[in-house]
Amino acid sequence: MNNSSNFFRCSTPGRATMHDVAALAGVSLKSVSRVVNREPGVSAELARKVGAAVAELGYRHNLGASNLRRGHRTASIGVLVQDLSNGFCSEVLRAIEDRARSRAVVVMTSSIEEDPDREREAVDGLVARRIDGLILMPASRDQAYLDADRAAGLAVVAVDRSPLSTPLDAVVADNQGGAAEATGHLLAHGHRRIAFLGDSAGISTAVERRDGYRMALRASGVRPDPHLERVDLRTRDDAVQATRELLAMEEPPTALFAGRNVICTGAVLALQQAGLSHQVALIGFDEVAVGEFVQPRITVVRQDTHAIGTHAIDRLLARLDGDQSPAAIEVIPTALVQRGSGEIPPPS
Amino acid sequence: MNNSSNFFRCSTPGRATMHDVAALAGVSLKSVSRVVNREPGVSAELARKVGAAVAELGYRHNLGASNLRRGHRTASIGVLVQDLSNGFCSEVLRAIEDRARSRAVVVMTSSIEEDPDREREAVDGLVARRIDGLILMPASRDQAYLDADRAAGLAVVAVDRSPLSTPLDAVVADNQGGAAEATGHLLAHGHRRIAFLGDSAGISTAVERRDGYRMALRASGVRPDPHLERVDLRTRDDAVQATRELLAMEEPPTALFAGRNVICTGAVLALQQAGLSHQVALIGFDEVAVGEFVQPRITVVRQDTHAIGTHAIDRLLARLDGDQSPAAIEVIPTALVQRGSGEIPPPS
DNA sequence: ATGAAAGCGCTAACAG
DNA sequence: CTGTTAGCGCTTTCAT
Repeated sequence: MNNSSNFFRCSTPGRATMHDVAALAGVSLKSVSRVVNREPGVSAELARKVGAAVAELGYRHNLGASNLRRGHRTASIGVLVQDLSNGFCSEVLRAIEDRARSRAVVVMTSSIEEDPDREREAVDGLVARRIDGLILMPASRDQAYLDADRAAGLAVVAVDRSPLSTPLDAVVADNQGGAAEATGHLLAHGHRRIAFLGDSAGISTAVERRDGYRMALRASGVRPDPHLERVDLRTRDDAVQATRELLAMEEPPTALFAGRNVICTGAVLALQQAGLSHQVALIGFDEVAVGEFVQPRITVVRQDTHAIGTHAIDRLLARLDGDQSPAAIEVIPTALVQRGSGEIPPPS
Repeated sequence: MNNSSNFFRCSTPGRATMHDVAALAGVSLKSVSRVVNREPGVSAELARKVGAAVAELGYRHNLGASNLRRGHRTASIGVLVQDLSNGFCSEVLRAIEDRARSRAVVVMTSSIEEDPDREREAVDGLVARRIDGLILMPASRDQAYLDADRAAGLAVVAVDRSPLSTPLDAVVADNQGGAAEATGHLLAHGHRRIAFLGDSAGISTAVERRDGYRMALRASGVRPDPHLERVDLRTRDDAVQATRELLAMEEPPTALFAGRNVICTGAVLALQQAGLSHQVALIGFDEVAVGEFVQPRITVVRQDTHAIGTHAIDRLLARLDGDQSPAAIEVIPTALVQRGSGEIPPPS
């Protein structure tokens, strides 16, 4: 009726169950459960016997089975980012993960690459595995497709990009403020022809950064020039090309504001190739890996990836702990890090 | 007896089950199971009814419950790396993840930071969740602790570092060969005083790279000088400091070989600060993020992170598909990428 | 082609 | 302090 009493189970593939442990220790199933779950009120003797049997059989608790009966929490969350190999994403993930570990929560992760279909497929896979919560760097324009799962108890927090239609908790950088500060910094150094290099207009961060750029220009009485705005730059090479084109204009910009790390590295390359690194000012958004090493060093609007990740999971855990407050967008301040490239004056 | 027939379940927290779907569709539980799992031999009419009920209730298949009865595969794997925010690790993970997604396998991940205890804790958490396989960048000296779980069916592949005691599949870069090639390259350019900067001697890659370095020196009749070997460099600042000390020697090295990306960036910084970037040759191990941007550009021994990750998960999936061949260590070739810093000649 | 019953490994609710 | 019983959500026999 039950193959568990197999004496040769150590050589059998498959795992020992609580049943096996109970049999070997000569106690009841429930007692094993108590010991394994460290429930109070177990005699030392019983704990010892069970412990010995657990060790002998190499018993491993099966959380999946346990969750089936218990509170339906799996102590696992999903984290969907655009591209794990991008420094910004991996730093945010790292911060999330550190906090998750301290709560014994495991993190399932996937890169979704600006692809809404991949986002939904990933969500499906994670929900089928009954993650308790989801931290999402959305590729989708609209996260209403999550409503049913949220109603069923799934906690969701957006990071980096603000959700569009549905009210959803979110943790984002101060994109507009940071962009305005960078642009203002260039203006203060005397620049008037400042170019903006950004990614897809479908991405909220790109729009917010461009808005901040325009706002700062207007605040200084400079009329935004559409010819100086290059958007939809998806790769470093796109940025290299766009920068070249800007530099080749009749009246080229005297300063560049790059709205993303990948774009900034492209701008650096193009400036180096044109021999203009010391002539044209440059400020990047995101900490750029190369920022400290090139000459001039790169001035950046630093996003606090650690704070973004940490606040996102804290918000998620708070929801899982029962927080019922209305959904809110938390804005993490940015910091302008002056290193040289952003302080180059315009040609006199 | 069963609360599932609640008509207001859409407003109730908690999820619809197959039972609920069956009730709403007016069919049996098993029929729902058939439709959900796309089993053959279901009438179109039945499929339609079930589909409608699934949509109405927002039913989500519960893989955890499903796995309990079924083949005990969870279609999930664990990936434990040293530090997710390190470019090498995140690129390897990215490659793993891409392949995993194409097999509908989810990836649980954690950083273990050279800490064997954290490694074991992470493994415990993952095994409790019944991952099918584990890809591990070991912090532990010895992976024998995995033997019981491997016997119980857990597939394990080491990456980056070769396992020590236990026979385990592994995918590693050609550390010794790459280091020998780099050192040989410096020797060919006339260097005789070549320093080695490495990390912990407890890490197999560090040892192999140093061995390759020494081997190449000896092959050219140069006796390795212990004063030129600096090891146990754990951070970038450690590397900055060590490089400074080397440069301050009475007879300083004319070339540096940095055994890891973090160490290489430290060496770059120290050389820049000393104003010696164009005087002292430098080769790094790992693709260094800054390599293309600094002057001179950095010559590196490139590890093929994509190949390492892809081969690792392919090996894992092969094991899960029943491959019984003996454990093997797969060595991924490295490539010397000449960019300038490694071609600086010694002072004449 | 569809359904009823048993049970996966575990825990909650009750006994003793 | 320890054990028994039922059942989590699903899939597997085995009927019909």
